[in-house]
Amino acid sequence: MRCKRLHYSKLSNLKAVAEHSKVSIATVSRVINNDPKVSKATMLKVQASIAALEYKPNRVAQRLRSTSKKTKLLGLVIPDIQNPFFVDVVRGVEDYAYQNNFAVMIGNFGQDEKKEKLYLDILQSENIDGLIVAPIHGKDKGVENLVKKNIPVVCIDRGLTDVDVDVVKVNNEQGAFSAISHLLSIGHKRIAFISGNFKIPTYIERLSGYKKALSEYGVAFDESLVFARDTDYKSGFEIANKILELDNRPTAIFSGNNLLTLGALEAIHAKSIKIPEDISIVGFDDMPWSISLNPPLSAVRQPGFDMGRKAAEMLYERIVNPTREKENVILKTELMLRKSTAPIV
Amino acid sequence: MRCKRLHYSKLSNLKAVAEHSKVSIATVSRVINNDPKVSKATMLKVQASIAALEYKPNRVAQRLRSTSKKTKLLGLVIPDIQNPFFVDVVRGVEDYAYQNNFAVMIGNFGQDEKKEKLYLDILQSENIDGLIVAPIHGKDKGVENLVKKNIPVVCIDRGLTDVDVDVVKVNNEQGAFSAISHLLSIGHKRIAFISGNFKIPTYIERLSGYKKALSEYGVAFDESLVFARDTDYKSGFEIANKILELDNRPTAIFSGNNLLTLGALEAIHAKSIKIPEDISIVGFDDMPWSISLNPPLSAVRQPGFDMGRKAAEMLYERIVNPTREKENVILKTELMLRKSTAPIV
DNA sequence: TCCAAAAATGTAAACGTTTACATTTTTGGA
DNA sequence: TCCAAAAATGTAAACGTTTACATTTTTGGA
Repeated sequence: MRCKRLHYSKLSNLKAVAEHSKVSIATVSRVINNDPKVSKATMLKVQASIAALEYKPNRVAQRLRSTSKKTKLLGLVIPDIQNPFFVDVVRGVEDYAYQNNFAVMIGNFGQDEKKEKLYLDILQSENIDGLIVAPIHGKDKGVENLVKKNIPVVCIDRGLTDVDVDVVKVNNEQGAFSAISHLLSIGHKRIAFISGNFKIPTYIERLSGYKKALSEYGVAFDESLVFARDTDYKSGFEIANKILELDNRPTAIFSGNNLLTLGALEAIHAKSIKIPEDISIVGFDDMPWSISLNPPLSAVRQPGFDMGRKAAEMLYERIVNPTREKENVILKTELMLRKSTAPIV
Repeated sequence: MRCKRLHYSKLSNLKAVAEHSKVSIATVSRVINNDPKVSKATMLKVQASIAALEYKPNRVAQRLRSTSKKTKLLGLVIPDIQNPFFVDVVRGVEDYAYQNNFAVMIGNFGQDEKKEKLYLDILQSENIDGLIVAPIHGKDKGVENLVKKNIPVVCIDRGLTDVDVDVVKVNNEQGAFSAISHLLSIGHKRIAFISGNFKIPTYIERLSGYKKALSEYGVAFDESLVFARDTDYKSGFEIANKILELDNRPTAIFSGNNLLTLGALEAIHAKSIKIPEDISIVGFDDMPWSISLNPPLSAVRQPGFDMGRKAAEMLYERIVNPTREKENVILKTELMLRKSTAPIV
């Protein structure tokens, strides 16, 4: 501890630089902020001192003091960093943000509501300029509060039911509809749905697309074919195992996200069940390596990168103009047909 | 802008709570910090005000003011969030950190040295309690400086050459050696190595293991079989394409990381070349879905989660005791033999 | 009931910046 | 050379906390 204090007290600050270059701290501050009022000679002198003392402005103090947005920092709070879809989103956000001189700090709440609140609190009190978040559910009070406080927020992947907020998402109903329609069109009637938790709006919408396709094809909805638990690899694995042991085994599986798909694939392979001969599978979310899976996976592609980029752009617009109308951007999905589905004969 | 100001000025602070409950700000501060000196009655009164005003302490101010470590925040700076290995590391770090009431803010520098510096700067001036980082190369000045300033730092995946620092990594030489030895033992002689950039110490070590195995088996090292570029999917794809078009095509590929492997797989599949009949492949880094790849992938497994956990633990120890000896933890790899390698006949 | 000690509360300075306003220095026309 | 205006610099307060020290209130034994 003593060591620490010793160190921190040595960390150079405005005052040290001011003394070193024999000017006031105000002048040093001006140099740091490129204030045109400071004379060239002084500027050079101060810059030399800054270099000599290896001075770096304390961003904490800057943020506490200043109202201006010079210390550009975005927060990004995501439900599951293991999910490649959210990784794509992160990349998209970073792509736009970095181009506009924002840094992005990421908090991963791992589907844990308490963690989500924690990161929301931290980022808020860090005085970030804005936040991109996938709310844990539609009535997420934490995110609601931020919106109500007029902190710039953009929701991604899912919106909020009780509050008007910027959202970038995908047409989930349409995406699920296209996948299920495809399966139905090639003769499947018993299609299991491995879903995430229905607290998450995304999965409600995907279920609705699933039902809509069934009814369009005149197939009765069978509740016992819908399985909802967590959204991770393990759930996919376990639920798939359960499905595969069903008496009247479904001929096809529709899995609700990347991780569920990957888990289901492992379960199927472990039992040496053949895809697509013995069972067909379509996943929500495509992956760069879908083509390298066994067999190449048919999937509903979400443009994760674009969603992230768009969200960052909208956040930027809101930061610049906090009163502009809330926007609701709904991107399209694309059904990537590969080798994991086959007709029923 | 005006809207923003309006809002912030309304954000409740210590003073507002103090006025509301008719005590001094010091007392409110004590309540927040669970100071046992405050009387029960006052405590309840103040807590009621806090609830009524929805007051949340401003962490920026807290961090600026306090020397104590009550506001626990760790930084985690990683080279590539797309790489599932680093995702595992993140999860391990979060696992330990969260158990110990630390939050983790992640910065992803995407192999870009400037971005890495930016995140290092931000996190440092955020007064984080400690930092876990995979330095971009062995002479990373940014990380060196933090270490020299006695800011608690733990390096992951790679160390620093010029400075004594806590490190958690894997025995890369051994890992590569085991993979190449296996390939040699089943008759392969022309083994291509798709590596990452040799500025990254990890890849130098992996190359060294590659060479060592060759020499042990009396096979001459052929420099033209070593390809080093970036560490992403695209590089893997492009380099694999080049390899597959070589006149005297190698019989096996050793790919240096997850993403390179996945990219190479796509290239191989796109050309309809059969694994392992036509070409064998072993990747560095295992993935949860390796078994679901076509064919199930043989890989050198790194314990990413454990590395992250261990790093967080070491960081914690260093925060608590800044003068303790620097530690160098080297974890073992494990060769997971599946179906992507076959003997030469 | 009184009063010393303990408990509770308050005051004010400090963390490292930015910035409104005040003061000093420089500039350049007469 | 002088002096008003412009340019450069400085002073001091403020951001929202924590905390050392001072002050006030409560407690309980005689």
